[in-house]
Amino acid sequence: MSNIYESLQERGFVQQCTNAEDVSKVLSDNPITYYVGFDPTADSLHAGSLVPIMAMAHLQRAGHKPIAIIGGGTTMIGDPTDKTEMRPMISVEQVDKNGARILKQLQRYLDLDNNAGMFLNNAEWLLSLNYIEFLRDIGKHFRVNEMIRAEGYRQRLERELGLSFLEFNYQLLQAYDYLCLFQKYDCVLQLGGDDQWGNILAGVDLVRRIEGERVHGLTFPLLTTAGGAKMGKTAGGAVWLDAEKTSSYQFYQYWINIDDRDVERFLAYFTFLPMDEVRRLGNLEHDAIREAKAVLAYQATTLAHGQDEADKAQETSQAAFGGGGLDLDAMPTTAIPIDQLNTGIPIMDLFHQVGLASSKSEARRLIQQGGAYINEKQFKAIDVIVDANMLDEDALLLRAGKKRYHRVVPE
RNA sequence: GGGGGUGUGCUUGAGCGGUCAAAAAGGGCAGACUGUAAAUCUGUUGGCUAUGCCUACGGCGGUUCGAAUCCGUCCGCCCCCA
Repeated sequence: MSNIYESLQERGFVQQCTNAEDVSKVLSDNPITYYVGFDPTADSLHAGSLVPIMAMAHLQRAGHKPIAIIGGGTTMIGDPTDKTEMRPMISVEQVDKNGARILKQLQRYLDLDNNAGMFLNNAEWLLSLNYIEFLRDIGKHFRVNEMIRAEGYRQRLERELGLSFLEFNYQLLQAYDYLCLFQKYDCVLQLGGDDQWGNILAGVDLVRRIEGERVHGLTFPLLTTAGGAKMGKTAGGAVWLDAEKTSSYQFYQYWINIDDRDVERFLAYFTFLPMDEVRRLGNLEHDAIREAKAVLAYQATTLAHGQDEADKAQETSQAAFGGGGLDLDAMPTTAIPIDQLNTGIPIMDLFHQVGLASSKSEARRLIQQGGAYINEKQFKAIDVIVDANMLDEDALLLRAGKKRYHRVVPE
């Protein structure tokens, strides 16, 4: 087996690491248990979370045992790290609900059946903590002057937003997580985004102070696209892993539409293709690079939604943009009562109603600027009334701009 | 506890009591170009029953013919002193 640490490094997963040699050795000697924390404030993970997920998957394939934890306890505080504002606090019930959905998503990438891997909620051990005991046993190991040197806290201290005592404790709790996982499950490696570096180190220190054992930490680079945007964000919002929030077709399209400059990096992060292949695809130029994007999109979609969905998304995409006509089935569709169509609907209302424009004013703008199409025919007049006569094969195909389609069927 | 600041549209950030739906930049959207990419150029960017009306400049109240702009008060945040 080739060295998994080097492999992670080659694929770009390693940003910082407590000690490269140690970590590399630990990972190649014996199977170990490692963990990553996920934020349960939303009911789905998004494309940005794929970096840790893929790293975990690589490690699991190499024989190590993952623990995914959600911060049910810590979320109730709000993480100040690298945020210009506090994360919202949410209720226990909400965390449980979100956690269940997140688990499902993780299971597409990881085996978390308690044998090969685990899924835990840190509320399990955090909620029952006794304040005095915690201060005495854990708090005494932390130096405030060290803590406030941490970048995340420092920013908050220097800027206008301030930092509540509550948030200031976040680092202790996360360090305590690591300690618990070490004690209970022999977990000796924590991974996380680079913004978590300080918190990870705090945990490493805490385990050393209390248990006298050396555990390890590793961070991933915080991905931004070549255009400078946050990974996994589009104009329409985040690219979610939940198919109900981001359809597999939209998911596929996200990867197709990435910047040329991101292709190689993303193939390394978000597929399991061997690096030779990744580099070959990354070196394609001009038109050919679309082939590489198609591979990326197909692979990433297969991982997130399964092969069937990936096949469908691919077909739809090729049909829509390859010139062969559109795959109507995969398109977002709105049903409109037939008598409403017989009466006729003002074009602005129609575009607004199906969600291609967020307000009627926006629909008006879209139309006036020539971005509105019905059945591939451009409409620039805002006073057009759309009625049943315009149905083409019993449907209307609306298009806003170049890429956003919506189908309307009578019912 | 005392003193001084500050709070503006998706974001940053200008704003004289009327000509402010509010400069500017970023972001978004549309058009041209193109490879479903990038860069560039152009237009546009609160809502609506639309040459007008409504809602907006931290909350509430007041002064005024008229307030984002003045006053009071409350809330949040920052700085200095204690």
